[in-house]
Amino acid sequence: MQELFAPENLGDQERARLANLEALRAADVATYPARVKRTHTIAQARALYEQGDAGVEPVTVTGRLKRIRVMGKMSFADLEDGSGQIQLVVKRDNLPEGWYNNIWKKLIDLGDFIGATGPLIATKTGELSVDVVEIQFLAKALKPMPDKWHGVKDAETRYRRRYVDLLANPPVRDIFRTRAAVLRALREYLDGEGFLEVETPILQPIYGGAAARPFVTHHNQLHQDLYLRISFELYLKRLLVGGYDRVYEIGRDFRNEGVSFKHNPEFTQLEFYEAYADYYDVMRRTEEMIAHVARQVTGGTVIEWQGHVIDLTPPWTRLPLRQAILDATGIDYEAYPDAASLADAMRAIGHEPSADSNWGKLVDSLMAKHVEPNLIQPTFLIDYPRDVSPLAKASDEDPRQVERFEGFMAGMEVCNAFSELNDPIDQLQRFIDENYRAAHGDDEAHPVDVDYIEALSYGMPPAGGFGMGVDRLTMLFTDRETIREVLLFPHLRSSDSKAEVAAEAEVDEAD
RNA sequence: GGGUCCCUAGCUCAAUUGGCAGAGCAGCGGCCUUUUAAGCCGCGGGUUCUGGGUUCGAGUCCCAGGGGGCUCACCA
Repeated sequence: MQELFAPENLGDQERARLANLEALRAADVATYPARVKRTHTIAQARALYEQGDAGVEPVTVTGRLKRIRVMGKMSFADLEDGSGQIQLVVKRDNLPEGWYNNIWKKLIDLGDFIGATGPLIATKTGELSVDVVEIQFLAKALKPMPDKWHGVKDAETRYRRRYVDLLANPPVRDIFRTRAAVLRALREYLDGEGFLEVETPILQPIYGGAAARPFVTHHNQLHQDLYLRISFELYLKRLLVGGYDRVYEIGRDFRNEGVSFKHNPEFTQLEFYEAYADYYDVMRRTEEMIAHVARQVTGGTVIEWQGHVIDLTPPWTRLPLRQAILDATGIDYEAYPDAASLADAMRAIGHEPSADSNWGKLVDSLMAKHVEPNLIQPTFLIDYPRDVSPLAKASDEDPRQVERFEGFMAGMEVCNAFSELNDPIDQLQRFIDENYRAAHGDDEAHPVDVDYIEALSYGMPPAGGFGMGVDRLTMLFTDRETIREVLLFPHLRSSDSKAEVAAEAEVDEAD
């Protein structure tokens, strides 16, 4: 590792930058000073000029040097900080003796962080500029910057080294500002409705609340295997038992499954639970909450996504799942009450269902293939089969169905909610059914959570519960078609298998 | 995991039928005191993802591996 900066391991441009750094040090110029004497952010300097207060006294602005145009005895340069960009005018005769020719023109590199001091002026073409009289180095950049015009396009570089993406492709920074605005608006809405934000364990002895395979980890001192949570559900409902009427959590879920344009192994989830509400109440709240987010983030409730105009204005379409699948495929799944007959019906329309699929999975695959991709406008699919919903309360009218809905938009499932099952005896039976599935090869089936049953036994008020993928919602508001674009550091495979092997060897030695 | 496409200079991209690996930006040297991707002259820069193979000759063809994109499967 010490050889990382050895000349033989550097490219020519990196060697040149390192030589410039050494020359600056030899000239006693500080290259990584601890303090900065900034007087104005670039935005503040611009505001100052617009107020007509420019020229009175010099300002010191700081930032990364993005472009340099040397015209001879004067230069123009563009400096960027987090608030914006400003042009620097650098004249030989305004800098200390020797600085222009020996330091500015020789030792400064694109990408360096510098401070520039001088009065604010407008150039002949009217561009607001700092008329520089003094320059200080703040941090030398030892790597060459990406193309100033094209930026960096390679997806792998963009995701693996997101900092390069962010510094070279300014619009990418807006994605994560929007993401923060989405999160802020969600909290704002829920806080305003009297929900309490809570935090529950990520390391769980028994995972649950969703049909997914977990990541497993281990606590050394306790000699205990633990699971990274696949949902917050069972803990949040314990809080309803405890007496909070409205709770929510925003945090990370982990699911040990494949990656795709809408799946990352860890993703951000919002869940809320509301006592004395049912799934229709939750539907209304969902529309209201997402419309609120839309107004906060975009100023309205109609957005554009990948060429589609999507109208988020409540109310949204409500469509029974059974009807949606019937319309799309001609299959009424209630007419095929077991996996074998449903699979036959699916084969008749060209499906090749895998042999180990249970009935619920078959219904879901019909929905995922024929219904979901066409739900561009916000739509609630409602009333799901009991078999695929072990935590949802059965419908009073039809015990084969549960009071559940999923919200779709942009061809993606965005949220999932139901009237929560609060009958401990029924819940235990559902767990036992799930356990049977697990024993018969369904590795996503729910484990039995006896402690949760015990919690329900103390009495949980009737409640509506809700879960939403915040990343997918962010895709919608940032007009992105893959989840990787809205995650700062999406999961990628290790790029260097040799490095990985070396790291494993070190861990082995440490044990 | 399957299919498929891609990986060439720091970045963005070329390279005809298998025949001397190139351009723009960036870098280096020079000119230039009002530019906006500044301009002009000159120069250097490559493990063509890795390892094998075929061939007189491989960026190009074949095999294996790595990584990425898309897609299918998986994913309530």
